[in-house]
Amino acid sequence: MPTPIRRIAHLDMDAFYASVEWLRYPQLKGLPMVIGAGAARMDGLLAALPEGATRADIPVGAFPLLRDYVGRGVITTATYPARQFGVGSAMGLMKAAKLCPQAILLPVDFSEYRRYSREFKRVIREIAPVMEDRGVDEVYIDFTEVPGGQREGGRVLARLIQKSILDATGLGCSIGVAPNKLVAKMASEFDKPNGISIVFGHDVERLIWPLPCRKINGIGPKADARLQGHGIRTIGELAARERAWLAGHFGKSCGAWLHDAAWGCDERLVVTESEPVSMSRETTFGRDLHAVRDKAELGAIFTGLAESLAADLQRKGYQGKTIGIKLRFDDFRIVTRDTTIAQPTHDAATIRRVAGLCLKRVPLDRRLRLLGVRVGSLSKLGAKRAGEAAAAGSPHDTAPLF
DNA sequence: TCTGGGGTCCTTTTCCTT
DNA sequence: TCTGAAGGAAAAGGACCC
Repeated sequence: MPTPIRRIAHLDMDAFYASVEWLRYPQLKGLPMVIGAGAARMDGLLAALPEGATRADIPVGAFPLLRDYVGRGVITTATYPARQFGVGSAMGLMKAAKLCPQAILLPVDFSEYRRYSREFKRVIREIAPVMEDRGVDEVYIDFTEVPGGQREGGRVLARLIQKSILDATGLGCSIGVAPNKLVAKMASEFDKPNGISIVFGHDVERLIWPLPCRKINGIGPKADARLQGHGIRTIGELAARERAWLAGHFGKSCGAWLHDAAWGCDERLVVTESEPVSMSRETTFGRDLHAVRDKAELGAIFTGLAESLAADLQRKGYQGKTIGIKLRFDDFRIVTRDTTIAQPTHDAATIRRVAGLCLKRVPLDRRLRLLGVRVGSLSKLGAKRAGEAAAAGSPHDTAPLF
């Protein structure tokens, strides 16, 4: 029996959020549509839809339009007909409304996307149990030891998974199969939507090297700009640089990583389970708030964040001992502060109080746009039950700022 | 008229202890 | 008691990703 060749798949759902919306509202297919995030302020966006009608019967004219939206928020997803107007992900809603006022605007519905996410991952695990969760719409799968995982380089198994997901959920996906995660991730983009791309080690030069460096997972806008500053635009050009030269210009570990990535080398394993490191809650206000003038409002929001974060921790069975805040000022400058306490906690009042102390260490000279609360250094809530965990912190705190 | 929310990981800075 | 070096932990920031 020959040793199986390492085959790793990356699966990426096609237009995931939009596709889930199309399952509820098939009449919206083909229309310019954006899904916007801005949470609380978008609640009620769909309230005007006719009652009693089944969702597929709601006339297209009844849906909210981008032109009628007033307030803050960004686009999470834009469908292709909307993109033709220059609208794209991460764009402000007000700006998008100028470009494509007739686009339908739906509020992002994370709980529904998570439901579908759990379902398609369940389907995958039944077929190929070594699966790594990489967020709501993508996973890595180790095909190496799965029966049939070697046939046609993984194409047969990929096809089976694609069909099983479609049958169970109605959703399409694209899959890349390669010798490792790095290349599989790039391969899954080769043939979207509903594509399957098979890449072997000897294909790297032909299929990977012509791509821009940005296509490497881990090279973002900053690293790309730096590379371009050295005249390096494609992965092939990156591969042509000496390992030592890269180490000299980007640091030892980063340089080595860049070199390996360009040559399609990646030994990372498919990790089937992991523990969270931190949990947080944050919110952007409807308008910028002033630390003094809007003290009451800020205080209430602050408390609310601490309470929902505590509820998240308790529901998921975690406690943490590093408590921190995040502020975004009206000029978009971000500041964080955190403190480590003696005993881990998931108590709302403790989190609120320690976070309040962190806040006092920040000069609040500008108005605030966002406030966040974070708990890190998490530990799983073991046999020892909660309750006693709330007793952390020093007893002589001064009056809270909010 | 701008620019969400929830994460991870890495590097640099700061602070404390010896 | 002061000073400086060294090392580690905690804090802060930044890049990146979905």
